[in-house]
Amino acid sequence: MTNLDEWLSVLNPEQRAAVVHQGSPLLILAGAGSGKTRVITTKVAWLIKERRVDPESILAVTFTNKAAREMSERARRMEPRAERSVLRTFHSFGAWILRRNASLAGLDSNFTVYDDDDSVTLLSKAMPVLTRQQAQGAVRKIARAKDYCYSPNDSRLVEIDPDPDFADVYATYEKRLRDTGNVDFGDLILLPVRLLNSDATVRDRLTRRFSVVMVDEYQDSNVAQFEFLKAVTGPGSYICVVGDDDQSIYRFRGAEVRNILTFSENFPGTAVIRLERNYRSVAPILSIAGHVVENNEGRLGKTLIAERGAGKKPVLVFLRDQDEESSFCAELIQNAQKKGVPYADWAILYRTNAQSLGFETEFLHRKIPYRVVGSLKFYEREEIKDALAFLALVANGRDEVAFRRVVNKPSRGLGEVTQDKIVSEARKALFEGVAGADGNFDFGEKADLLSAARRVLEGLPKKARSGLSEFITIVESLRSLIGDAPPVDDGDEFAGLFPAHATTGDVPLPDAERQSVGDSGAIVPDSSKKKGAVGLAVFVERLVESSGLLAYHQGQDEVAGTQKVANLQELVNAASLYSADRAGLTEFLEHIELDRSMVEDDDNPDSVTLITVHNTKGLEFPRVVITGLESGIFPRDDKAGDDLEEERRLMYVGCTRAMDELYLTSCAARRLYGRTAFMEPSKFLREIDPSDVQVLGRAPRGFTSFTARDSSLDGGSTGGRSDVSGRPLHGESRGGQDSLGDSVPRRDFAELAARWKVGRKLFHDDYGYGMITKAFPTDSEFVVMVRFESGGERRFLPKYQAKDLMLVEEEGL
DNA sequence: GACAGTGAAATTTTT
DNA sequence: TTTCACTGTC
Repeated sequence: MTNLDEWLSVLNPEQRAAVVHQGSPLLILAGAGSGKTRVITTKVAWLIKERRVDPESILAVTFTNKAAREMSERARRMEPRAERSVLRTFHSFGAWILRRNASLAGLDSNFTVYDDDDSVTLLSKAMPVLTRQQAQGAVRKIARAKDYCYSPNDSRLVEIDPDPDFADVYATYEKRLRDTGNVDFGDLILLPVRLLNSDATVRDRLTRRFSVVMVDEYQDSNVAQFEFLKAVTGPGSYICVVGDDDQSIYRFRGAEVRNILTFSENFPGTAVIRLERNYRSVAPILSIAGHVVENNEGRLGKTLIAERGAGKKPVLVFLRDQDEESSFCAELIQNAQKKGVPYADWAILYRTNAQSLGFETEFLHRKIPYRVVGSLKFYEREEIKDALAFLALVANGRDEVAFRRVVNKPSRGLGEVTQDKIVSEARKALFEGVAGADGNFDFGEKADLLSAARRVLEGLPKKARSGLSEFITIVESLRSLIGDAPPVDDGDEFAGLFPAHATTGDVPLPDAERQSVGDSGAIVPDSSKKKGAVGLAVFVERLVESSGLLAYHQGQDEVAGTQKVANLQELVNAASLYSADRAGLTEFLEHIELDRSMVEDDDNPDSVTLITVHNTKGLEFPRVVITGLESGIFPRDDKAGDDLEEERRLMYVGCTRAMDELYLTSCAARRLYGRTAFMEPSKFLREIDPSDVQVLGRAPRGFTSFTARDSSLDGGSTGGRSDVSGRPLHGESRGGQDSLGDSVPRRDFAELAARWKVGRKLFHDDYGYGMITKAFPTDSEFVVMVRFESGGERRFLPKYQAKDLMLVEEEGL
């Protein structure tokens, strides 16, 4: 096989060194666009092919499902045996361990994962004194505590919340969560760490199984993940982490840049390889990104080299307000589109989701196709959460949150009082069960909320009684449809797969497991599962109907004109690829809980991407506009110190997404919370080398525009505000187009002539900067001649081409 | 238990 | 401006 040589030969020397490195821990500092995914996947293939490493002993973890999928696919393309390697997200890998050791970890064998909303509901029920907002805040802090591996009794909790009551809240939450048998996201890391640190057998088996451990995007790992990493590596493990400290943007979620900054200290003998050759962006883009991030202190230091060489200078545009900002973007895109640039080449980046609205309105109006990444999450919609909760309750009868969500939906006369009664009845049984157990958990079927419901049935008022027995019947018939009642204890259940206390070494996984491993968290499992196929979809369909949820949401659709039924149908479809048994159900739920990335609508593949800067990590676009570069928005003005450095890294991430063209927009005013606020340009704009950008629009003080530099040419005859409206150029170009072209009848050429005067500077998308040399009316049109800096003179009709010819406003000298 | 009305608040969020 | 949580009413 010379395949591998080919793969290696396309790598640059540093990349190749990273691939073939062995013998010590390795830290790969991979700058943006430096081909790190290629390095990781080639390394997997190389290890299997060249070093004859057993594919099953390779573990590679990433943060996003998308990245995990990509890694898995690319590795398999190079080396099919990589399918047997464990290429997963951190959380999915944690779930993988817990699923096999559920009993040891104190979990229900069919545990599901609570999202933040579920956690808030749970805590609110556990501590009714808390307002919803307080519960939300507490859940956020608990998540942070778990990021840092702090238990409720850890004295360091004060770092997260100085309030001494916080520990109690955390402890209460934990207890209640354990009672449900479920986990939250933090547990998917924390519980495996605890398990591995307390159970030498499990740990030994794991560290022996994985001789190679790799981590991608290491700069975004948190303390718990660092502990996790240490727990799964033994003396014989080869560990390799890849990351870019300049792209660490999840500090607010507990990510510790320190993990990457101090990796070499934590893993003595670490070799460091820097990948600094950037294959994505043209030089001036990297120059901007580099100059901005250079202002950070805590960094390892890297300088990207633009392998693509020179290219179009990024454009810095000053605009009046967000309306102009969105119309500027729209025009940019439409003009390019007319010249054959697909919509899909463009991405509009913003700091906060709320900013997407203006762009959506404008694009809708102009019929520019777009997709908003990250908003309206499918799995967070009410009807979907309802259906999933019902499924979760069928899977795990102790799921209090799921139970409460669906028991009275549609209304069955079962209010909070009745719900509380049932839940406390079940929890009572739980305590008794635990008390009688000898070390192991023994919940018995009494802890099941359904069975508790049956026990309290007699004491209920008539209406509640009939509603509840109806509900019980529905759930029971669904349970019998899907298969056996949940096992009381899972210890033996998984023994064959991954025995909790095996005395042997590695246990080969059965086929079914291999598939899900290779699948690395994709919603759609391997085709081999299709045999059970229609099965689970049929089940979900049945559930949606018999639960009354379908009728309920149908009613909602009718009154509100929503799409809830269609969404439910989509969920049913998604289930069609899973087997119609309990295992299939658990797998379906886990996939959905861990991978909520929306299934791409390929309705219109050619559309502009609207996206927060955070969400662009790992993506690239030929043309990028970073919007809202104003103090208070990006960065927010309360940012200082480390937080400010993180914002700066965010800016760095945004810039380095652009391949060919980068635009930066900044507004002088912005409507914020209903009022108009005057904005200052982002401080990051001042960190840019002025010679790296072309400035358009009314540049505020301190910014040198084209006009300012060449003011001698013109003597400032236009005086900076010759424009009647006083609007900066984009209002002009658009306004001119709209009002003169469409709505307003002929005003002869006076208005055009006033604006398009000899001597005025302008900027053309293709030809760059130029000056009007002639301006005159013909018998039907008003014509201007423009001489461009790049040389050459052209004739334009401003009436039609106003948007291609952006006048440069003189100001801010 | 469902609804309308009032008032305060308003990032980013891989899983 | 918009959103959502809470309050009071039927």
